[in-house]
Amino acid sequence: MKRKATSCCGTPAREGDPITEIPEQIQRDLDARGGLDAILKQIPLQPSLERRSRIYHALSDPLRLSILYIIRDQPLCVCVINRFMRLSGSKLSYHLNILKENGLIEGENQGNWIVYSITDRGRNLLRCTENAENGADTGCCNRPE
Amino acid sequence: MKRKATSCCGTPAREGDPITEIPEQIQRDLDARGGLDAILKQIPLQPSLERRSRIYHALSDPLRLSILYIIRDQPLCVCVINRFMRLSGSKLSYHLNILKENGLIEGENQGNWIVYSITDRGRNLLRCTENAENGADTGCCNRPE
DNA sequence: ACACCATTTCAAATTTTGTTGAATCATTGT
DNA sequence: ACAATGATTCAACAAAATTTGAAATGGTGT
Repeated sequence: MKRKATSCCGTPAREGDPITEIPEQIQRDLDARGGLDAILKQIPLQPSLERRSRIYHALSDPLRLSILYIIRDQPLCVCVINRFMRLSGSKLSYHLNILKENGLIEGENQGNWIVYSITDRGRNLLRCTENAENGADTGCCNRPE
Repeated sequence: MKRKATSCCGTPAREGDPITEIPEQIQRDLDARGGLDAILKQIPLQPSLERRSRIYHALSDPLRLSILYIIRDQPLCVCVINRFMRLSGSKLSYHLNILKENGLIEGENQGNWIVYSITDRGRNLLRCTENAENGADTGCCNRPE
């Protein structure tokens, strides 16, 4: 390799700069696909990335995942949920709120209680990702029962 | 309602305690499904919850989601990834490592470079959850092209 | 051996999240 | 109106994740 123009990684290269010194295979693949621009088009826009990462964040806690499973099959009031979770009221409330803010559960007032149920989004995410950790596609495509 | 036995939420009720004072609808649903025990069985075990929440956490950052999309269609070396991301080396490395630790990407040394590619798990999770935020099931079930 | 480059590693500083306990709100029954 | 109960809110505080910049690692070519 003779060309020695811009450093690939050292200098703050700008979008559109010529690519220098990368593995040949990569260079070929890249060219075949239409270069950097083609890849750029595959990246979702920032607002979408942020919305989605917030949803993932809501799922990124064992307590919150538990709650989703607890109300997966039937709505339950907070006090029944807490028969499984056994958390302080404020702690449970904190986590319920994160799930609610991200549209994974919703709460309905019923007299003295608040009854939480899982949303379609919540249910789908649980189901879709249930087996994804195996790398396999199994389960992802089962229709709701 | 006359029974006034144990407080449902105030005192630290233990699993198996009689349930007092919950909405009638809930009580009926619960009974119909086999009570608390039936729900308990639906909750995954702690190690599984922890493993999954770690994976969700890896997905819970816009930068990391971007990276996944960038290498979704072809493996790329770090310096090309960074033509899109434009992060400090150590920062990019930090995020790549989180994705790698959770089995969403893997890196292969090629001479001077490290070429990262998305794993099956990574690809499936991206695809499965692509439309889940809508609450709809669309897209979840498309087979890999 | 040396210089160079791509990338990672480390420790300190910063930011974001999660926890705790007291206080508050809302609804029900008296 | 009052007391009791289910649940949330708030303001510290603690813990975890992220960012930063300097230094280290490892491969390549001279």
